[in-house]
This record gives sequence, C-alpha cells and structure tokens, in this order.
Amino acid sequence: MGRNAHIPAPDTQKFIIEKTSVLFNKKGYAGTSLSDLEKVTGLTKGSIYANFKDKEEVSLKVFDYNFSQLSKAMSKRVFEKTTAKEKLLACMDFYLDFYPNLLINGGCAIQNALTETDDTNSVLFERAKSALISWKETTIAIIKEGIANKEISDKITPADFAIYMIAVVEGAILVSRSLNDQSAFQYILTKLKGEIASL
Amino acid sequence: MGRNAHIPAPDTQKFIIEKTSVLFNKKGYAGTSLSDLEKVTGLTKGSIYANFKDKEEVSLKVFDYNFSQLSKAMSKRVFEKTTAKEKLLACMDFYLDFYPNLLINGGCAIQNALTETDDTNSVLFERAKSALISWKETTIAIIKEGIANKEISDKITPADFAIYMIAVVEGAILVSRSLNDQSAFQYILTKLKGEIASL
DNA sequence: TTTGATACATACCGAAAGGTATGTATATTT
DNA sequence: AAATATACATACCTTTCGGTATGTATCAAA
Repeated sequence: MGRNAHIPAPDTQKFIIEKTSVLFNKKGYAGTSLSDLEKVTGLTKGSIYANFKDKEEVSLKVFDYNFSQLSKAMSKRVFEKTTAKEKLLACMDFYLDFYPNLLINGGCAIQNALTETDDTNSVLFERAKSALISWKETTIAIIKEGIANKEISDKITPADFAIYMIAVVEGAILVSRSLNDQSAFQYILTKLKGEIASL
Repeated sequence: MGRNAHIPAPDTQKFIIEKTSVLFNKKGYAGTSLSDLEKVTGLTKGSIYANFKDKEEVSLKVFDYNFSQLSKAMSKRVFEKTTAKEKLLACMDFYLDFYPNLLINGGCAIQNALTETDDTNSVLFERAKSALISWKETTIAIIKEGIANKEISDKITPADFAIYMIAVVEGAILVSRSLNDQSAFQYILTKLKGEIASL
C-alpha cells in the first residue's frame, strides 16, 4: 500500500485532505470512517495518524479546505466586477455555473456541515458557523458599498438582505439537489437575480 | 429497566417512536445508536428488537412520524382558510409560530433527512424526497386553485413558485437556526409573505 | 390453578469503529 | 559506507456498533 511507498512526501497531509474532501462532504464528517479514508487515499491508518492527531483534525482541515475552495472560486468571480450590483449578481452566476460541480461534490459544504453538526459536534459546527458568518459579512460589505455609491437604495437593511440571499441560495441547493431538478435551481436564482437588479 | 416492566403494552412501538423522534432528528438517522435508543426510552435492545425488525425500520418509522406531525399541524392551519392566498400565508404563519418548536426539535425533519441521506442511505432518502414532493404538490394545488379562482395571476408557474416557496422556507430555517437568529427567520418569511400577497 | 402466550430483560456475538505501538524501507546525513 | 531520521505499513488494542438467542416475569385463557 501507499501512493509512493517509502518515498518522502511532505505534502501528504495536503494529499489526504484533497483525496478525502469529497468523501467527507458526501458521507458526513461523522459518517466517514477511517477505513473509508484508507480506501480513498490508498494509505493506511498508521500513515494517516502520522499526519494528523486524530480523525477530528482531518475532518476540520477538510472542512476548511472545502470552504476555502468555494471561497476562492467565488471571490475570483465576484471581485473582478466593479459595481456592487454586479458583484452580487456575479455571486449568483457563480452558483448557477457551479451547480453541476456542486452535484458531483455532494452539495454545499457549509450546509452539510451545519445540518450535520448543529446538535452534535460543536467544534465543527462553530467552524461552519464562522464560514457562514464570513459569507454573510462579505455580502453585507458589498451591499453597504452599493448604498454608499447610491447604487442601491438605502431603504434596505444590508444584514437582512444578505442573510436573505444566503438563505435563498442554500434553500435552492437543498431542494433542487434533492429533487434532481436543475431548472428549479435556475428559476430560483434567476428570480433572486431579478430582486438584486431592482435594488 | 422498562417503563412498565412486564405489563403488556401493545403501543410500545408508538412509545419508542415518540420517545426517539427528537433524538433521531438531532443526531441523525445513522448517528443515533441503539444505546441512545435504550437511554431515551428506558427500554433494552431486546425490547426494541421485539417491536422492530432492525434499526432502519425504527428510523424510517420515526421519519414518517416526524413528517406526519409536521404535516398534520400544517394542514390544520392551512385548510381552515378558504382562499388560496390565505392558505399560502397561513403556511408561512405556521412556520413563524412554530420556529421555537423547530429549534427544540432539531430543525426541519425533511431537511435533516435529505442532507444526511442524499449520498448514502437511499431508502430514507427516497422517503424524505417523497415528503418533499408531497409538500410541493400540495402547494402547487393551492396555487392552481388560486389561479382558477382568478385570485392569483396566471402569469406564474405553479410548480416554479411552489418550489421557490419551499426553498426559501428551508433556507431560512437553515441560516437562522445556525446563526441562532430568529429575527432573520422573521424577516425572510415576512418578505416571502409580501410576495405571496402580491401574486 | 395450571398453561401458554406476551413483553420485556439479560447475556452474548462478530464486525467495525477510532486509535496506538511497533516494525521496516527509503532518503539524508556524516 | 554506516548511522540517523523520515514516512509509511503492520499488527494489535479497546470500545462500541447492530443484532440475536435465551431467560423470565406477567398477563389472559383454560
């Protein structure tokens, strides 16, 4: 066993995280076993425990990885835009484009982590919650920027609309993924784009 | 051990379902162990397996129970209304009123089951999916009724708007529960009520 | 009052869980 | 070339998992 037996590889931790990221997101952070990790990495327990303190550390770093992947891809799309509305719309377009990818990877990592851990794993829950708050704060900042620029009406409460946007996106992911209905996803996000455009 | 040792109780199955329903919804259907079931019911494995074939049967019946509880409470509120819009709004009011209850019980049973099982447990997933479809179809029927009565504009596609409503509600539950922010829930659902009112 | 069925508890099973101690092959250092 | 450190595998541990076989107390029926 071993991906490159006995050939030093200081990036093994990264290797394990990348190889198991989808699995954790699909099977859950508690539901993914060490034998699952062995299978998907081609490594053994000894090797995994040489790179991580315990399973929890793996799952936490995998969540961080999953979130940073999403975050990076999103940021790239959003911050190449100039106006606030364009940024918010780019965020929606990002989800519309990445929907097939989302299906393959087992859905939104934040959503999965939140629903799995809200009543059980407090450590991972707090991390997922931080991710959600980070997303919310980023959105709020964009909206405030738009209001400051007179681009967006000041009748709107940035925090309220930000959390509304996130809720709609997450809800859309849940239902369309469950019903295997991409057109539903497109309808909901297009509707939300309309709301953003008329802010 | 035993809630009433050696006194026949043909409703033991119901008793187990009721006692474990919240636990399953909180810890998940895979995450809830038989020892958990023993603790919360005060019964032993022998007793549980005398009433159910296996753990899956318990979890399936618990999901059915959780869904039927929601369904019953909702139906009562919705079908005491006469017009279509009133019915849709009553559905939203139901969630607004039941939010504290939702927190206590571990969130929406359908949402929890869907996210947990979409990539793993196909039997429970199909059941949760059926619950979601049932909710969708009920909503579609109300909207169609409203369109037929000239109460709702026929420019709307019932299926699209129904799935939109469900997505928003589910998304609102996810984010507000995660952030422990009831006012966010109220904002989102009030906004949705506004949309319904102006259909 | 005895008998049989019911409804539960007790005691046990193999498998799989997370985790650890030790072994061994390679790469680096001297 | 020999010694050391690194990076992984092997083998084993305890606990808990879902599940079963058996025992026993209480009931209804005879």
